[in-house]
Amino acid sequence: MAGLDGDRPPVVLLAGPTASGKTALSLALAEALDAEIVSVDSALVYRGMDIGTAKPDAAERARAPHHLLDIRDPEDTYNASDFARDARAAIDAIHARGRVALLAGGTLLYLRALLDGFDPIPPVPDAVRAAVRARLEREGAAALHAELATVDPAAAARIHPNDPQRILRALEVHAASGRPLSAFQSGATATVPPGWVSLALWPEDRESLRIRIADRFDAMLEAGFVDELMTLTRRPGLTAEHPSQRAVGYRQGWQWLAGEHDFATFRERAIAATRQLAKRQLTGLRRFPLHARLNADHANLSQALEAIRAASSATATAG
RNA sequence: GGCCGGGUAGCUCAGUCGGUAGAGCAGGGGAUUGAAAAUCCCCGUGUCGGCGGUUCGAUUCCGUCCCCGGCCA
Repeated sequence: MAGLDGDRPPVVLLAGPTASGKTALSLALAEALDAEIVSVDSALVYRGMDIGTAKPDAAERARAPHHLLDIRDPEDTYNASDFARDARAAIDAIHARGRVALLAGGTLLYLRALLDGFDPIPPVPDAVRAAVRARLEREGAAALHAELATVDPAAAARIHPNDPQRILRALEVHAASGRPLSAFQSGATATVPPGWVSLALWPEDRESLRIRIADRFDAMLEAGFVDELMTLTRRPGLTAEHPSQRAVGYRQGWQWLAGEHDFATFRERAIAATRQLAKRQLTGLRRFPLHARLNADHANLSQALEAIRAASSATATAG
C-alpha cells in the first residue's frame, strides 16, 4: 500500500512509444504501488523473441509479477480480442489478490479492445479466412476491393484499395456472417473507466528518441540478437510470413539472412523501422484518452506518482 | 602531372536533343474496430560544384577552376 496512502487506482495504464522508457518506469511504479504488470504488447507475447523485443529480463521480472509475456509460440497468432480476454482475466486475478494492475505497453489496438473500443463481431472460422486470403493473393487487392464495394459499400468507402489487410477483414466477416462488417460497427470508442488512470511517456525531443532507438538496437546486437534470429529461422515451421516475424527488427533480420542485403543495411533498416514504429505510436497516442503525458526525457517515479494522484478524480481525454 | 568517370533533395541516383528538375530510401503528418512491432494514405525549391562565355534563355553547350573516384606516370 505504499505510495498513494491506500487510495490507489485499481488500474494504471502506462503507454508510450517504443524506447520511451516504459519498462524502467513500470518497474518502479509496480514497486511503489504494490502492483502487478500486465504487458500490452503484441510482440512480447511470443516465446523465444526476447532480445529483439526488449522484453523484460529475469532480473526485471523478479521485481514485479508480469503477465501476458511468453504465452504464444512464434508460429501462433494472437490478436486484440485474445488480448482483451486475457487482460481482463489477469486484471481480475490481480484485484483478487488485492493489488493494483499496471498495464504497460505500446500496442494501442489492444488497449482499445480492452476499453470497449470494439463492437462485438462474430468470429470468423479459419477456413473462411484462409479462403479469402487465397483469393486475395490470386486476384489482388483491387479486385477484392471492387467486390467489397458491392457487398459492403460503407466499408469499401473507408478502406483504401491498396490496403489488403482491411479488405481481407471486411470480406471475411461478410463471408462468415452474411452481413457487412460495417453493419456491426457502431463507432465504439475507447473509454477509460472511472477510477482508472491513463498515462503516456511522451518523448518531447524526437532527436533524443532517435538516439535511444539506435543505441538500444546496438545493445541488442551485443546481447546476441543475431543468435536469437538464427534460432528462429531454424524452426522448421516458421517463416518470414508469420505475424510474429514481421515485427520490427525481426523482419529486417530475415531479409538479411536471406541475402537481400548486407549487415550494415540490416542494422540501418531495423533502426529506421523502429523510428517509424515510434512515429505511428505517437500518432495513435494523440487521439487516445490520457490523463497526462510524462516527458520521456526526464520521467521519474515521483513525477509519475504525482500524475496518478492528480488524475485519480479526473477524466482522461484525447489530444 | 596526364587520361577517363563523377559532382543534381539528408542519402543513392535518374533526367533535361537548351525553356530553372524527379524517383527510391530517409524524414514529417494522418488513417487505424479480432495479423497492429501490422496494413495503408498524403507531403519533394534543391545556389542541378564555383566562375566566366555563347544564347532571348544555361542545370543542360563551350572554356576554366575546385572536389571525389579509377587508370597511367
